[in-house]
Amino acid sequence: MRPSLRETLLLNAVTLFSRSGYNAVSLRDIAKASGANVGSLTYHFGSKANLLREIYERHTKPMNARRLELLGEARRISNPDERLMAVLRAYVVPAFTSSTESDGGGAEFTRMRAVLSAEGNPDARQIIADAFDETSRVFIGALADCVPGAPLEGVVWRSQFLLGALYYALINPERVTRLSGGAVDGEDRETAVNQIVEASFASFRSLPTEAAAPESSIVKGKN
Amino acid sequence: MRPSLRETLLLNAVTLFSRSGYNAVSLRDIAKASGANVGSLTYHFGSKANLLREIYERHTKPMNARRLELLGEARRISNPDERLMAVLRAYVVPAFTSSTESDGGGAEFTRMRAVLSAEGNPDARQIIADAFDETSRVFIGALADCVPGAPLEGVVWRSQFLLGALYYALINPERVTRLSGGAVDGEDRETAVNQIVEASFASFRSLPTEAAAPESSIVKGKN
DNA sequence: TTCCAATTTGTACACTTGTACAAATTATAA
DNA sequence: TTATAATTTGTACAAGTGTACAAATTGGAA
Repeated sequence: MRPSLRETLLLNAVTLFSRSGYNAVSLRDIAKASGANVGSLTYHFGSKANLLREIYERHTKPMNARRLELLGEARRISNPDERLMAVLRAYVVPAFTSSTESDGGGAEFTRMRAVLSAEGNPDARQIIADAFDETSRVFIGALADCVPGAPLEGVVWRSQFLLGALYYALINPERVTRLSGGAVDGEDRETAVNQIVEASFASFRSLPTEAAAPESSIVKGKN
Repeated sequence: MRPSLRETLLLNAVTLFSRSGYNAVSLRDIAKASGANVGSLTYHFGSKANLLREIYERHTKPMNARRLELLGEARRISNPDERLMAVLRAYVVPAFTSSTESDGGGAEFTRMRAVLSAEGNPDARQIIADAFDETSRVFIGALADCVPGAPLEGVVWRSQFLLGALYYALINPERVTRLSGGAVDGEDRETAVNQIVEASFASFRSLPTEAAAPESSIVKGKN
């Protein structure tokens, strides 16, 4: 069956926001893309800020639920390296893949998050913090468990880099294609996920742990 | 001596753009922050897009020059690991530190770049590509030299992640503070630089090289 | 069918935007 | 000083913004 106008509006809003940010997209742009009138947006969502809030509510819960589900599976792995790998995948994969039937898709929503977080829109910033901080905290704990004895500072920063890498891979995939002279396809999300997970895995593994003592080397952790 | 109005306008523009993006900042905002009139912006820069172009011209050359200078020094290091570390620092450090006397500072300009690249402003996108792709390409080459035999795909993606991590560290430093419960200071840029370089170092080192064969395991640390 | 509520449209409002340009001001040189 | 150029201001304009709301349309139950 045909999706309701409400659905269409939400979908197109995500697409447009993820492409150009929150400020640059007008309600009329969204209406036009949906073949509808501006008034319908006020009718369904009341205000632009509230439209954004609805988008978050629509995607946040399924995505975080899927993450925590995968995290639960990962936690049952006893080998720390394999577990670390699984935890990272549990965090990354749901951000790149569709959360439910045919909502805008996890990747598009995540890309929108990335763009809005960069724009620093106060509304968005608060909504993002509310929706994701708890999940992020849980994951940081799980990651720390995979590298026992590693300094918290290193774990937190690396999880920050993980999110940054994730965001930027979605925001600017064509840069990968361009810089590789076309040899690498930045839009290939499966590869992107694998590369992010592998690179992140290495960055966490490099932290000094209680098992393998730091013993100098070029990289000195933090003394 | 007091800076000219032109300088003041450029400086405040960087600050405001880096905080809220290109679209959300009006010329009147910039004028007000500078204690001047809107007209002065049209007079000095002609248009908003051209103001942006001037900002880039002002910062791009010194920053890339400094990067290439440090890269030259790094290249003389024979030990591949030490060299890799130095190459990474050569890329990251100038992005975080003031390029000349008292221009907005490298970090603020880099943050602005991050925000604009996320906004996907067409003007900005083109300017960024022109200004930084060549430098990025040179660095990718230098990085590849530090991990001989590593697949190009891995090198390119990791350099993409490096930039993403860099950007996000500047865009959202308070997230680090928040998620660590105040234990880690996200605004501490010296630490941020060190953490980015260390994490990136590990991610590049984990690539399979001709020297040390891949030989199974989930992924090799640095051994 | 008829009736009523839900939805969609059209339009108007006050406000902000980038840009243009004449007038006023300030700096500089003769 | 005076004259000439370089700035800075003030203001006006058309276009676009989010929001409000009456009118038109549609959908479903009686």
